[in-house]
Amino acid sequence: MSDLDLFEPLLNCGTVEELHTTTASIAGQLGFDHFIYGVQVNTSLTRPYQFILNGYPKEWRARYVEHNYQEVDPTYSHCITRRRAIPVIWDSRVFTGDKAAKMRNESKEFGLQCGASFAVHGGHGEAAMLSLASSQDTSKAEQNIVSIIGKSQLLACYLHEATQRIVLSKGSLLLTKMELTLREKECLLWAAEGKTGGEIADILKITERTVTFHLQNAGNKMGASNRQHAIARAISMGLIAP
Amino acid sequence: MSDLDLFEPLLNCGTVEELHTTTASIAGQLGFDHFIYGVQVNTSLTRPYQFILNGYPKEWRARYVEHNYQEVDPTYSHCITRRRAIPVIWDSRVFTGDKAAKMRNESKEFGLQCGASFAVHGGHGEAAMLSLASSQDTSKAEQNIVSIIGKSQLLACYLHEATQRIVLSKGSLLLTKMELTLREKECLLWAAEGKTGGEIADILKITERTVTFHLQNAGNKMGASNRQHAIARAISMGLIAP
DNA sequence: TTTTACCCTGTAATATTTTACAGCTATCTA
DNA sequence: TAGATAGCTGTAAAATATTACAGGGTAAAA
Repeated sequence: MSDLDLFEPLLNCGTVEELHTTTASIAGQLGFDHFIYGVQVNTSLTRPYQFILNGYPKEWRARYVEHNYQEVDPTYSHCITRRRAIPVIWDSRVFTGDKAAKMRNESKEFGLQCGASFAVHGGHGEAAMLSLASSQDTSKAEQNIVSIIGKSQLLACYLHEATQRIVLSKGSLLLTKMELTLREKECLLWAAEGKTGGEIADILKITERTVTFHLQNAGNKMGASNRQHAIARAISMGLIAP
Repeated sequence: MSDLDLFEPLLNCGTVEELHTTTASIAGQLGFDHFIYGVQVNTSLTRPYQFILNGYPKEWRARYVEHNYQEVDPTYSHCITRRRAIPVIWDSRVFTGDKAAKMRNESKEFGLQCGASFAVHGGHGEAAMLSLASSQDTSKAEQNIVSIIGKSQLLACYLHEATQRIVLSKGSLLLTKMELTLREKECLLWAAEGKTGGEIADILKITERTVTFHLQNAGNKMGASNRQHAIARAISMGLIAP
C-alpha cells in the first residue's frame, strides 16, 4: 500500500466523526497511539474560532484546557503563534522553562511518552497543527518517529485539507454572480492600493466625482457600508485581482 | 542518515546561492534531477512579489515564462491560486485541457519526465510551491516519487522556512517586522468590516483617538499610505481574516 | 422604440480620516 | 534601574470621503 492510499480515506470523509476515526486509524498505522489536531481561524480576533479533533486521553485534554497550558506549550507557540513551517519533535530542548517542562512531565503520566507536532498553514489565514504521540517510551519508538516524519507531515496536510472542506467552508463567503463593471473594478483596485479619489481620477482620466460614483455603485452591489468595507469584501471575495 | 539530518543543511544556509545548491543536493539525494521553488507574497494587489529558486533547465524555464504558462499550469493553480494543502503528482488526469496538456508534453522534451508539486502556505499570507522532477521515464521513477512523497513534502516545508528567513524577512517585505499587535489587528478587522473610527472606539471601549493611533501604527508597519491601503494589505497578506 | 446597462459630471453640506503636535501608564527584560 | 514595548489619550487644522440633490451621454438588447 502506497502512502497515498494511506491518506486517501481522509479525502472521502464527510463528517467530523468519520474524520476522527479515519485519522485515528492512520495515526495508528504509523505507530501512534494518540493524536490531536487543532485549527484556528481569526474570524474574530478577540475570539478566534478553534476547531479541535481530539484523539488524546480525555483526562489529559481536560487538564490541558483547565490549566490553560496552551499559553506555555512550546509546540503550540511553534506551530500557531510563530507559524513555523517545519515540524518539531518533542525533545527536552523544546520544553525549556519551568512551566513547559512541568507540563511535559505531566503529559507523560497520561501516556504521551514521545511524539512530534506538525504545522499546516492554510491559504486563508488559518493556522493548524497536528500532534502525534506514542505511549511507548523506547528509543525504538523515538526512532520510528524520525523515520516516518515525512509521512506524518503529509498526514497533517491531508487532514487539514479535509477539515477545510468539512468544517471550515461553512462560513465561507459566497461567490455569487456578483459582477462588477470594469470601471468599478479599476477604481476598487486603485483604492485598495491606497490611492485617493483625486489620484484615481487622474489615473483613469475621469473626474473625482465619477470615481466616487463607481466606488459607490460597487459598494452597493457588495452591501458595503463604506469604501474600506467595499475594498475588504472585493479582496476577500476575489473580485479584484491583478 | 535520518530524514532530519537530510534537511538540516537548509536551516544553516545564509544566502540564496547556498539555498540553491543545498536544495539541489537534497533533491538529488531523493532521486530528483530538477526542482523549482516559488513563493508569492501579496504585498500589493497589482504587483505581487515573487521569489523563485530555479533548478529547472533554463531553456524550459524561459519558455514557461515567455508563454506565460503559469496561467494554464494546473500545478500552479492547485498550489498557489486555489491554495490546496496537499501535493499533486503529475498525472495525465492533472493536465486536463488542451493548453495544459500541450504544456506538459513540451516540458517532457526538456527532461521533466515525471514529478510532483508540493504546496506550503506561510503564516503571513505567502503561498509557495516546490516542484520536483525526474528525467527518467520509468515506472520505477514514478514509484519512487510515491514512496518518498512524505520526505518531499517535508523538503518543501524546510525550504520554505529557510526562504522565509533568508529572503522574505529582508528588504521591503519585512514579514518579521510585520507583527501586528492585538489592538492593531482588532482595529483593522473592524475597519475592514466597514466600521468608522468612532464605531470601533465604542466596540473596543477606547477613544476614537486611540483607534486612529492603532490604525496608524498598523499602516506604518505595512507601509500603507492610508486606512484603505492598510486594510487591503492586511487581508492580502493574511494578517487578518474577515 | 423602450428598456437596460454602463459611463460620466456637477454642487454642497456633512462626516470621517489624516496629520502633527504632546503626554500618560503598565509590564517585561536586560 | 533603564530601556523597550504595548496601550491609551488630548487638541486642532487640513485633507478626503460620504451623502443627497441634480443632470448628461452611448450602445446593445428586448
